[in-house]
Amino acid sequence: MATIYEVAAKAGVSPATVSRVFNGLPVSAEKIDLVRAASDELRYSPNKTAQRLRNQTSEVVGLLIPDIENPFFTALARGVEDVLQAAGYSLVLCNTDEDPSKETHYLDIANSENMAGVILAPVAEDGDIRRLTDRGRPVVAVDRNTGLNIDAVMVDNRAAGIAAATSLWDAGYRRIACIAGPVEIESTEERTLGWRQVVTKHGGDATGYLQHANYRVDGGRTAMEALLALETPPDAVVTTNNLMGVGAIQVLSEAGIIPPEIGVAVIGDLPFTTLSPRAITQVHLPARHLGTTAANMLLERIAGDKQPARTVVLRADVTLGLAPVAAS
Amino acid sequence: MATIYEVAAKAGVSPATVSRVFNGLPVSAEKIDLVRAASDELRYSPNKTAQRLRNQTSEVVGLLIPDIENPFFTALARGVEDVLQAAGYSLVLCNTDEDPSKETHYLDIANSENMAGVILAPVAEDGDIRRLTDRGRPVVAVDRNTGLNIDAVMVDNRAAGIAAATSLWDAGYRRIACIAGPVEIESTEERTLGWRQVVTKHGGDATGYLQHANYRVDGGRTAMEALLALETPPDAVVTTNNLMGVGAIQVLSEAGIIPPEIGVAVIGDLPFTTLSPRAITQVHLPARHLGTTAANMLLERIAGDKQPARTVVLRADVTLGLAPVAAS
DNA sequence: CAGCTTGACGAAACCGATTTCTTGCGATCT
DNA sequence: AGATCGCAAGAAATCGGTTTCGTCAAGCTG
Repeated sequence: MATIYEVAAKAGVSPATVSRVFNGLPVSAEKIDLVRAASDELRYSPNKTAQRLRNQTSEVVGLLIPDIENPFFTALARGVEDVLQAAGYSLVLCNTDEDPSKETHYLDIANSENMAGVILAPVAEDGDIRRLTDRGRPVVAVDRNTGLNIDAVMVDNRAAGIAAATSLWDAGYRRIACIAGPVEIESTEERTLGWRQVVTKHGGDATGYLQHANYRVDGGRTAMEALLALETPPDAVVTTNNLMGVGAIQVLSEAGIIPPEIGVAVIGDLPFTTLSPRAITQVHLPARHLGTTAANMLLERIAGDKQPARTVVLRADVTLGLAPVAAS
Repeated sequence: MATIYEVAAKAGVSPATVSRVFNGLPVSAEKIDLVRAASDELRYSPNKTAQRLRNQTSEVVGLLIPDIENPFFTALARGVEDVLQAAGYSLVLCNTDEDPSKETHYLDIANSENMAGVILAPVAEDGDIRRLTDRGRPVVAVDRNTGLNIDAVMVDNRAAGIAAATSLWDAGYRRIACIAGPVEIESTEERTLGWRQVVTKHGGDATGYLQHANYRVDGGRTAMEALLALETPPDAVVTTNNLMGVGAIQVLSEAGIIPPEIGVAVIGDLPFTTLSPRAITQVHLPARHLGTTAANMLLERIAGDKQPARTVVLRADVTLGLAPVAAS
């Protein structure tokens, strides 16, 4: 890799002039040509690390997501990437694996790597986000809230929970269970509250029908198995994310129970949808849109926008299960 | 962020000594304590950018994959990540979107960011990989080959194609079609050759039953629709990747054709498997293992291993569709 | 005890860019 | 014509680490 000094030597100018040429600062046409010729010949491109050290910033944005194998988060990542790429930024994707220590680790990296900003779906309550914001680095929370006063893009989780449970109630199901994620995650709690609200409003009984599980397929499986083993099993179930929904449906289909024999409503998009039984309600979460919105907000902040922190709430969008059948 | 100079001043030593403490070079116990105390108090952590500029390397590895929304690649990414994380490296994930220009862009970044190495599933033939290897940066190809003489971790794609087609032939299907990916991608071509080899060996006719499509769900849909529209539609189909398999199955199920009425063999794992019909053959690709193997090879190279380039070939592993039924 | 080795540690160079400061030259003003 | 202004462009400082080099004192040898 050629350096700016080699280019300067070959062009017969000072490094400062080369730098000015590359940054569009005023230089005589004659020297511009010399520099252009020399740098082309040497295939020079500025060393980003040196630029970053000098400028104290870089055109790199970090995205921290809790599960890279969850299509919800990869769709979100796509949204982020599309916006950033168009704006000339690079995205580095970090998988926190729902592990607060990994989250801290990657936030440290974002910090010492002088990333321009960070978008994260937080695992820990406040994490070490402060380290970044204290240095003036913008951080946008996405999908999950933080305790801090920073920009956030969320889904109306309560409404999503309500929609899921309501669709089942309206279809005639009366013993509606809920498979929820880890209690620490606020989004799943809100969805659970939505479910509970619907059930109790109608005088139903929620106790005993709430299962907490990890947010992955195996969590959904375990929880569904537990529900089926109850004395009076539920006649319907809401899962608060997509992967647990997959797990639940797997268990049901293995047990030979096919919706609408049991009601199923999933908050989130079932991956690769039409592979699944039709009679399932999906509360579609705007994953990609979440990503594009967050990325745009981050870019505004990077550009110097100083307005107070905003929280944007996107609404989910329900697809009713086809042919729901009344159950007692 | 505190700098090494501030720590040095507070501890009453020189910056060099602080650096030595942090790098485990010999320093008297007394000064070590002073430095430790000072750096704890200032919450000092070394600036990675400065380290990188000075050391001309970083503990960051780039992983370039063509489609972040394909579970095959995210599983591969998990494998890479697990190994790297354990070795103290950070992973940055870049989505090339099957676009050679994006690939070039990210390779440039890897270069000017002084990444320790790169693992990539190449899109372009040789890309600009040379820029990295010329500087002594190790590059490992994964899943797809390059024209270059570098380490590679591949799947035995020919065998996978043969296994997929054979399972259908053995189940009694005789008009076996193939939905293949873009011709430029070597892995899909090899799989296609495997399919063709089986069909022609048995005196079958492959012409007219080969569809090329993009490597995503919609490609699989389009190709399957085209096959169904033929005068004599096939009675079975092989898809050379997972997502096209999903697309094909979607079209079939929408048309009311459920395997084993038609034979289906997918090379790759159907995501979230048990949501799909049972009578489908899957040729399981060792995605995660591909990732761990590639990461380990890369780490060896980073550590200075100079042996000639190796190519590791992993075998796929077949799950026959349940209850295949003979068709004419 | 002189002479030599050894080891801790500070001063300064270095990585490769950007930016401030300074210089020098030609054009404009009075 | 002499003073002033403007502008291109070089010298040098800077970002924050690491590493070489040199110094100096303590320990060892003969």
